[in-house]
Amino acid sequence: MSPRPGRTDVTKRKLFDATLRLAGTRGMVGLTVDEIAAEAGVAKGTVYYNFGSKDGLIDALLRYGVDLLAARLSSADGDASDTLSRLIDGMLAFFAEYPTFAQLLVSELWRTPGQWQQTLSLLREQVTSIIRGQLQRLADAGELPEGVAVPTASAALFGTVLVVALDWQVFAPERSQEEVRDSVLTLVRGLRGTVG
Amino acid sequence: MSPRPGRTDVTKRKLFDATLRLAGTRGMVGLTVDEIAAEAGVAKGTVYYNFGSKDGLIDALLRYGVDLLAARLSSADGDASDTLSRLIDGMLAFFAEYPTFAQLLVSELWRTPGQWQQTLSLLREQVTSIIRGQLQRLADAGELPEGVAVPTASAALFGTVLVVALDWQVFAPERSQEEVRDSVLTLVRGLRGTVG
DNA sequence: CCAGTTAAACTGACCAGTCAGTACAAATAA
DNA sequence: TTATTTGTACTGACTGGTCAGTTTAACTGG
Repeated sequence: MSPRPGRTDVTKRKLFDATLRLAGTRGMVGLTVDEIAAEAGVAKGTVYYNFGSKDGLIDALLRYGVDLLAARLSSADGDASDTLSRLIDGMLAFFAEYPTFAQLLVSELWRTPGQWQQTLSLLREQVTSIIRGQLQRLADAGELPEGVAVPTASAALFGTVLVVALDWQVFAPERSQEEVRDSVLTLVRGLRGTVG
Repeated sequence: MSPRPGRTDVTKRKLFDATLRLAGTRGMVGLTVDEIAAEAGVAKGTVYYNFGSKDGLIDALLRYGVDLLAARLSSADGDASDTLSRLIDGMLAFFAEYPTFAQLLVSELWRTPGQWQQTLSLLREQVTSIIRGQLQRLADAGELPEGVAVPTASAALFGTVLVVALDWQVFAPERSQEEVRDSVLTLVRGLRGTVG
């Protein structure tokens, strides 16, 4: 699709990073293009040359971030017995590495019609379908109790880990990732059909 | 202090309602005072007369909403065995009744320093402390398995129900409250130390 | 050459906040 | 009872600033 990598990829990456660096405190609305460009060490016009608009930039950023997350989750394969643990760890690690992306997701994902709603619905589907696949493997292995609807559980698990990760960063940053992961595991222990 | 009740309470209520009516689609930032005033059938100046600033209005709205939620949760008393069910039902019912308030919470609560962060921290504490109290009753009754940290579980439960409620409204509005409640119960079944 | 980038000035819409003035009810005076 | 004052609530035109997006002319590295 793209014959020459070109310099634009580097520039785009710089803009993504800069935007994530800034979006945490101020949110996506109320974040100026001038600011983003300055933070990225790039001229304002470059933003418009590469993305066409502020919306275009954010749209591309969301896709970029979700691709990263999806890559992590897909590689959570392995023994069925600790699939859940790997899945949660993968999400937590990602959200710990890109905290502002988690904030971005949570603050935009459930906005009815909102401007990036269409993109976000696609991205939500992309992520939950991976989780669904992993959970289905558990179900096939008989590791899930009766009556657990896999699609519902997937969406709930995604949302739960998302907010728990944010709560961790914002209100209890001193806790370790292991502690947090174990807390989530405890909470969803019912899924595994065992009581530890 | 105030000999006459005055009209302001009615006006404030009108502004709260109008804001909630609008905040769902556009979020809090990127929502204009002119719009809110128009929706409430009130002049722009009235907003400033009553709340001093846009921030003041939102601040007051958040407190108003959380008071309503807290009232619901506090009344979730009763038999220890279905405390969890009542708690979840109460939250779901509230979020179903004030869907935009849930969106407001989720999109603002985890913004680092953000403008209403201080208010929101207080409100989060107010709500989770109630949940904490209810869960503690369960723990005292020996209904929680060993190793469950009540404060952590409370925060996680709150976040989980919040996102599940939003997911329900945005992505699966055809499901009934009972279905959703049962899904959450299944998910957190581990907390009760029983498997069905 | 030329795709990508830069710096700077500019436009036009939009919007938070202001302020002089209106409406009206209760308190007080005549 | 009627007239006058006072305080509270509200109004909406206006201001000053901000910001997305545009335009242009010049620069740079491959």
